[in-house]
Amino acid sequence: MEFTSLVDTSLDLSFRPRPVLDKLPKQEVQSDFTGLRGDNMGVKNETVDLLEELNRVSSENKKLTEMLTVVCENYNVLRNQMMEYMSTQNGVADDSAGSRKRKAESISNPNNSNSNVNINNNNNNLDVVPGRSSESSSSDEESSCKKLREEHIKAKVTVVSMKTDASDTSLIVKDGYQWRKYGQKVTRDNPCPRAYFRCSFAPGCPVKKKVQRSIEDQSIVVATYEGEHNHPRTSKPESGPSTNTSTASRLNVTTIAGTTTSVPCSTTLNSSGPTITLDLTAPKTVEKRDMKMNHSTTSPTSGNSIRTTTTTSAAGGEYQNRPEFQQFLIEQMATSLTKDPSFKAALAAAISGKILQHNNQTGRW
DNA sequence: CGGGTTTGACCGGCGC
DNA sequence: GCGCCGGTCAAACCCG
Repeated sequence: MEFTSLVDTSLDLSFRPRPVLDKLPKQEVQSDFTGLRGDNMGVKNETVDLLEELNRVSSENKKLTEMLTVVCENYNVLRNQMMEYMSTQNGVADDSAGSRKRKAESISNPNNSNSNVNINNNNNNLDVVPGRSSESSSSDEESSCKKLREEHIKAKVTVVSMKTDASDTSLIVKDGYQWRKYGQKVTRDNPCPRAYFRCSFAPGCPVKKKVQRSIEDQSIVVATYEGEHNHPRTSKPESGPSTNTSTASRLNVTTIAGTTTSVPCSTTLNSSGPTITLDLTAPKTVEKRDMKMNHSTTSPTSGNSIRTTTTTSAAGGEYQNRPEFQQFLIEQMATSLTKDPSFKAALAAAISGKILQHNNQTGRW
């Protein structure tokens, strides 16, 4: 499995102290100080204030550096744990006998033939869900693992229904991910065929999707998602196959055990592609202020903090507190932030600026 | 030619 | 045990 695809490291944080940049500001500061020194008390106080500010920024920079180190260490620890787990799993996954299904599993996912490994980007948890093991043995451990896996999948089932053109026979729901159709079936309770999709972007992504038109209203397409993506969205989501410009539609999100929640949304086309705008000003919604705060004060790659702040938000919304909805919001936020080059540039500039300041102040890295 | 789709066959769970 | 049914497989086909 390609680990780098799971962790977005495109933000270049590898600062290299450049001699020219390192020296120039120092000289400027020194000359400024010598020029200022001893002129009058006001200027002296200003100098003291500046020095205090520099010290404050330096300590802040030190904290940032420590945080960065901790993040890198955590990432390496997780990575090592995963490598270790997969190497042990590959050692016992060599029994290729058995049904067609098992054979196909080992072929389609050679690196992960016996387990579903799901790195959850949003909470930095490494979810290792034991998959189907050798069929010849049926120990309690295995059955419990199977149960756990089933529960794990069950807990992440999301049903999304959306209004589309009834004349459009394609069961394509453009949700920002890349899907590969692997089957179609006419079910007993619905004359409209049900299409089965599998996420094709990442080889180890366990997410599946079932798409079927509603029996009551054939203009409504119901998509059932199972599992969680272990990779970022490939493109911006659209609301449906027949959405063109500025068509207002209604996106319904349902959890497996919950009630259907209707999220008013409108789709627009801009230069970078269509986007879904959730109307969170409707009743029962999280205050916009909270959403903005969460958005602007949390790291784009750290869904953990976003999730926490959203969950602990005082707003009394119902579907906003649902993990699926939060997950959706988190993905939207993370995607929009990480794909924004200006945001990356600003963040990189801010961090590198502080480090340069720190270097100037201490003369060391 | 590689990747996606179609479609008939197969598998496993479940109810009777 | 048998049949039904949903889910999945995989060969054949299609398409860019």
